[in-house]
Amino acid sequence: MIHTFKKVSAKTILTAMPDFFYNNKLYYNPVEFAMDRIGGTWKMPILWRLKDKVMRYGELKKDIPHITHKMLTSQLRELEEEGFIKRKVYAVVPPKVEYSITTRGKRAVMIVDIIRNYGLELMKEFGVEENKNTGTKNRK
Amino acid sequence: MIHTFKKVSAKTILTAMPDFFYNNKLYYNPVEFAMDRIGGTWKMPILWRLKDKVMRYGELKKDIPHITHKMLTSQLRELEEEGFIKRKVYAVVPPKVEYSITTRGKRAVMIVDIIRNYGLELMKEFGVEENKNTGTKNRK
DNA sequence: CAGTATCCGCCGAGATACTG
DNA sequence: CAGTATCTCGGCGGATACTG
Repeated sequence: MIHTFKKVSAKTILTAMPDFFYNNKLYYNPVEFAMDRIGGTWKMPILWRLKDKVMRYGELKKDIPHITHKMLTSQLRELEEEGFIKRKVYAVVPPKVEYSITTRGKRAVMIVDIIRNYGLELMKEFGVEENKNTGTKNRK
Repeated sequence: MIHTFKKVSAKTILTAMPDFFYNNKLYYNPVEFAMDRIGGTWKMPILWRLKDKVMRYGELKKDIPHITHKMLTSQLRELEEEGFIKRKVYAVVPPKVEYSITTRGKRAVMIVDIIRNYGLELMKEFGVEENKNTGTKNRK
């Protein structure tokens, strides 16, 4: 499985990956499909947090900087609906809800991990350093 | 271009987290950084096409279904500016421009490959079937 | 504590027209 | 052939208020 690519015609390439629909949305390729499942600003940080531990809503909220109440809720819902995480509600007052990763979620975390390491690699190449909050102000 | 800003709350300053800036944009983690370089709808399809061959603008345009003139141009510019591809202009009439992948771009393709295969994996799990061209012009 | 419901601004991306 | 320049729009994601 090392760098052996068959030569193919232009037509083959074109027809190799037809468009397809999922939930009434048109996708052009598998990358789009994958990124629609685990992409966006918050899904990966969430999956990352749950990769090896069960967490309550409030814990996630505290652990993930900048995330808003609305986004945490909606992204948790989507991840749950598509089987990446599991939601367990305890019938107590006040409410207690625990989130945990599924098998599918664990597989996703592997991908997140790869992208994350690649990101770190790129940051080095681009000379980006973490924790440079100097000059941070409300801007825009 | 990449001159956008995220809003930063006062809480950001108080929280010691690995946020960082690049091109005046605030990032929360390495994944975001990576996806801003090679993410979006078109960068991966473009890199994918150039992975093992030099291509002219028109060839890319023909080979990448659905991409618009504007998006192809702008994405090629960004990929070039950040060193993922190289642009070679021939001083002839009519114009001839060739795009090729760089070392950095080749590394990126490896990641694209991984995400792509993961996408195919997910599609199987989700029971997604290929759809023939329905004549749909706009997605969604 | 955890979850909805609204309102809204911004940005990626499409459509279209014009140029050397 | 390859490249700009505008205009437009939908949707992600932020801010805020209300609820059991």
